Amino acid sequence: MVSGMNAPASRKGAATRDQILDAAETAVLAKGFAGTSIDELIAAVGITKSGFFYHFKDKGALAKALLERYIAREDALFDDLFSRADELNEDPLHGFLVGLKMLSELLADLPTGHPGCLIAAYCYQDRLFDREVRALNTRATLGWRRRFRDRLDRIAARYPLRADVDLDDVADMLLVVADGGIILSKAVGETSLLPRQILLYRDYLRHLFQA
Amino acid sequence: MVSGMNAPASRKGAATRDQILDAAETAVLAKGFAGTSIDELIAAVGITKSGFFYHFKDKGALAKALLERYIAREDALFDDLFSRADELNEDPLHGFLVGLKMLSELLADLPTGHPGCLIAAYCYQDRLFDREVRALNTRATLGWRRRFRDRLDRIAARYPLRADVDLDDVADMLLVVADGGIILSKAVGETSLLPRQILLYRDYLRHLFQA
DNA sequence: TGTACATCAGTGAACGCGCGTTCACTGATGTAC
DNA sequence: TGTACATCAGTGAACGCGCGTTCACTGATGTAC
Repeated sequence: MVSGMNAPASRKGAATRDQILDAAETAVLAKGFAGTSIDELIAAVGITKSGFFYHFKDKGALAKALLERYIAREDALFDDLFSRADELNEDPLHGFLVGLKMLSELLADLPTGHPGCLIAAYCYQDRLFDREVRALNTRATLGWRRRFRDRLDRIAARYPLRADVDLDDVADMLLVVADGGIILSKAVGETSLLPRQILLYRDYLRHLFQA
Repeated sequence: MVSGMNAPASRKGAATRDQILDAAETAVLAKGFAGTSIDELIAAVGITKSGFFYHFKDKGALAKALLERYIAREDALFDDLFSRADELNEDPLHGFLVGLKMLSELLADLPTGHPGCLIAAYCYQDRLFDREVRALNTRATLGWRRRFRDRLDRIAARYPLRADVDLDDVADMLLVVADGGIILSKAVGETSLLPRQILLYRDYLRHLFQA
């Protein structure tokens, strides 16, 4: 056992494991973690209960794996989206604005709306999880703050800030608007609400740095 | 049985009922609805399980009562806050800005941070509830949109809008920022994050209507 | 190329506990006459 | 003012089902010699 070796088993089992995680993510976002039973997951995947426990030592291990995969995917999405936007634009402000536009369009293209943010779901049931999972949640969120804060710093080096605001707060606001937008989209049943909120944030950002 | 008669029993039972709801609200916001057991609620209140079922015909009735009480309280809070702000200011823009400042300060004064929004919690486990509860959630959210939209209309009658934005979206954005701010506050463990986000929204609003 | 062994990816049956719910009953308080 | 009855606010015991977890076992694939 190589220390730090955390990757899933290499062969066919990895596909089954991912199917379990797929079923779990959908279920957890719709019914909460405690409301999601192992029975329903194995029924969806088509294995037995012992098969589940081959992949995860207990339900807590599922919770952790689920969050890890979600964070990695979200990181990859942001990497991809904003690096593509940067290629099109060497000005940091325009690059960010283009990235936000692309994000909004990407969200608008989801036919049934955004399925939900696991970070948010976990925050609203965090007493169900151990320190490790909660720490993962915090670390990921702070990582995203830093990611956007760095962009804002690069913008602020070229453009004057037109209001007395903290750039960490402005960085946080993108996640705030995304998470809040997901909730309101679900609450009123309008899938277009979330992408439009992202565009409002984009408009505010333009105002903050331009005349 | 008077039709439409939905009020809690009038005497001592009402206090017990409220204690159950208090315990339930705290637990549901920390562990989700499925993760909250009737056993833990009755232990917190100090009654037997049959006592619980005297007040609620089943767990679903608890979910509904919980949400109804939450919505009524939130409505009352908004009524109180913004009518006080209006009294201090006859200009609709300044009245709204003062109300937002008061809201931010009220949130900043919560020693352990905002306990969480039941609407958001329910959205993230809505398959646990029946149509009725989901409809309640939608109706309340649309009511708040209309409430703030009306204010924005009154402001827009006096001040020019400085960007091409939909006022329903701007109204939604307050709830979006509040719900998202609650989540990020929880995720990073900074109670001051939420009130600061409200002030960012306030800043954006000022920008939208003023030079 | 064949054989021995190890690992992978599960199966099948059983477990006990906690969960939501039901039912018959009860003491205290309120109301009608 | 006293009595009969109704309602309020519960108690106590039992229920069955579903839940997460364990354990001994297994066939298929991979690796060493």
